[in-house]
Amino acid sequence: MRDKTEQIIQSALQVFIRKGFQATTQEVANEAKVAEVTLFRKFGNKQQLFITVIKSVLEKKFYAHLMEQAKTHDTEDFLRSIIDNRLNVLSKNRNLVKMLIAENLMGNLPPEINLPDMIFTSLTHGIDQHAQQNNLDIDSTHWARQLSGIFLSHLILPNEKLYNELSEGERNRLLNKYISAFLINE
Amino acid sequence: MRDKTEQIIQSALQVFIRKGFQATTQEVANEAKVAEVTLFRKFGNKQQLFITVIKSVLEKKFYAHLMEQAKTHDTEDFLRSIIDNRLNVLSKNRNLVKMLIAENLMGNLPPEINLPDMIFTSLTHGIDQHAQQNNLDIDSTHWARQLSGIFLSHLILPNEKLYNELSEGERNRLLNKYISAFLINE
Amino acid sequence: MRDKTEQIIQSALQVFIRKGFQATTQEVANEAKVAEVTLFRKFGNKQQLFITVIKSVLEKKFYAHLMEQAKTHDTEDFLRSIIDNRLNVLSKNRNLVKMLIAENLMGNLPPEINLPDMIFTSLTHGIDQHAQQNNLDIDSTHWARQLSGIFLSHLILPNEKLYNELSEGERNRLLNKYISAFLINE
Amino acid sequence: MRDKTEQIIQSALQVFIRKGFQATTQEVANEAKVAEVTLFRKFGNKQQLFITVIKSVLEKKFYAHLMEQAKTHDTEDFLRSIIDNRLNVLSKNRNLVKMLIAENLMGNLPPEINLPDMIFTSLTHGIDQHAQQNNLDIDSTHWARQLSGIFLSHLILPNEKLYNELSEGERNRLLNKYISAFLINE
DNA sequence: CATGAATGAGGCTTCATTCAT
DNA sequence: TATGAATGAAGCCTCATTCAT
Repeated sequence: MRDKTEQIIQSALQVFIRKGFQATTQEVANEAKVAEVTLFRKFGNKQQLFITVIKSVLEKKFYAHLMEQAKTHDTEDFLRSIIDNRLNVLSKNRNLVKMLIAENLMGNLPPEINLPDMIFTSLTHGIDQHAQQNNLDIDSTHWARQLSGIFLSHLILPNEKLYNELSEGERNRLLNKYISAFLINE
Repeated sequence: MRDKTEQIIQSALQVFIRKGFQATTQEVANEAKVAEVTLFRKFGNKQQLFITVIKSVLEKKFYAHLMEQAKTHDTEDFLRSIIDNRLNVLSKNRNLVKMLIAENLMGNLPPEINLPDMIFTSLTHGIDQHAQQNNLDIDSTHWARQLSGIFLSHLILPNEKLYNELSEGERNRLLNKYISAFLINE
Repeated sequence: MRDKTEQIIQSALQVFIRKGFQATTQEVANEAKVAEVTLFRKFGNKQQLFITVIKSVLEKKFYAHLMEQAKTHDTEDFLRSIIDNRLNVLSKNRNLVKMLIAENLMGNLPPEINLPDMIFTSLTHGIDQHAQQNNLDIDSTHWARQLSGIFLSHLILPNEKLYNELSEGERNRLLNKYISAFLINE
Repeated sequence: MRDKTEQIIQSALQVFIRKGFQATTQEVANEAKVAEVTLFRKFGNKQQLFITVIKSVLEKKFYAHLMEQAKTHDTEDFLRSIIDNRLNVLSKNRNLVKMLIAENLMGNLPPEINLPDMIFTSLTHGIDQHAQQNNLDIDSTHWARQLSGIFLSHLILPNEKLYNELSEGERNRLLNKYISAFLINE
């Protein structure tokens, strides 16, 4: 049954988000209401299960819409849109992202699911594309690092409010602060 | 013997840096060339050992010099000095810090060794102090987040070179970029 | 397989009878010719295993026939039958009972397998029932204590012969002595 | 220091009463405020310590006055005095006695501190002596068993009140019941 | 005499995984 | 396809005891 496989993936995701790769196959099996051994029949071993689950969710949640904003002509709008969008996505998937960064930091993940790298690389590409399309000379690497820094600080530092819980006013004020640091520089 | 205790702490530190809290007491014992049981006699349990080891290293490596720079009168110098100093310390203790951030992200650490919080808080205090002493109106929280973001990006993103491996020229160019984002804003 | 579970229970019983709750899970596993871990899969932990095993044997060996004798009309016959029956059962399960009393004395048992209490309570009930059915005024608590005392003395004091090894003549003489203490009193 | 040895014995007694022979040397050392190793220097090993401690307390609490009552001429008084005295001593040393019986039941004690045997034997001797002095024909073994049964039932069965907490009236009523069972028999 | 330091042996328990159906 | 049963390996921790001072 495709059904059962999908159900395992969903349940496993929840468990992995909560506990990372350390989560036990038993916990996953319980959450999925499936015999432990079924996981092994379907995914070979825990690592494969983990990778499958994470890849599947990364595709669904992160790859989509990645480069849409690059087309915007105004750089301020481009930045605003990219920061807002990424902070939204990240804060909505906060626990997943935290877990993935943690596992990455501990070197437990294969390169194919290196989230920080993915974020950084896709930012660099987006910025490059924007620069090219608008004939701008931008230090895309530095911008990407700065943006990533912003995103990471939202994920890792203590927060009063998550980004997606801010009012529109607060959100705009915050975005303005972030954006100005990029624009005046140039 | 203080000697053997110290030796355990040093060895445990190396093991914990490599493997995080997951490291086994056996690994620690092997590295320290000590019977496993000795760890328990001396530290009670694995968690206590971990906390003791981490606290000790945090005190030695991070608390020192924390507020020195606040006294600087020129804000640019203040920022330069604080960024340079923190990036240096962090990149020299890269693996330790990565591990601590990872464990923190997974919620495995007690508040007493919450490194991201410590970094953020001490930055905020330092900036506040600088602002007060020089009669400046600074959004210290925002600055602290921006600075933390810079530090985190250096720790987490893929790097060509570590900060402490940069030439003086590269280092200065980098610092200038970072600093300008703060100054022009105000 | 119900088979293996039953086999574990039987082996565990033998080991627990010999060593009490102190018996190690390893000993049980060896006796049952099963991997140690199997015990935990099946019973959760040592305590649960112990309780399960003991409950099962108590049900099989002690609860049966408990109140049969109460129906007897003649009080002497009632006493004779109850003493004979209980001494038989107890002396046949001597080591089990001794172990349970020992663990109970040390406060190591949950109330559900408190053997002394069970014996005393069921005696009291049986006597009450006999008294009621035959319209007698009996101090059932005192009788139950006296009977329990007899049983305990057989279990705990040094014995030349176990009750179940006595000849019929010896057994009758003994029973007569015990019974007369109850009857003449009233 | 005799002092420290005595202090260890006293503390060890408390711990052993609470936990039996299972009590750890660490617990004993803590209670005695002495280094664990001191126990071994003084007593060789845990078993020796245990035996020493128990022998010492048995001498102090049980051997004294054992045969005093045998001299009484009236058998009823003799029984009353012996039952009252033993129940008093036993209920005052309830936990110690329970522990000793428990360890005895589990076969953990050397014959020299077999408490049930000691009680039974001394009762038999006392009764024999009383019979001899008063020219009576008593089945001393049976009496001793009956008496022991009474004592054991007080130690092991659930109790509303300990013997030493009974009012004088209650105590007398109880003693009368017990005694009559012996006298009318003959 | 007393102790701080250290340990080998062993206990309970959990984990990912295989076997047999 | 799915699972109930079983397990080897390993983890944390405790125990009685010895060593060296």
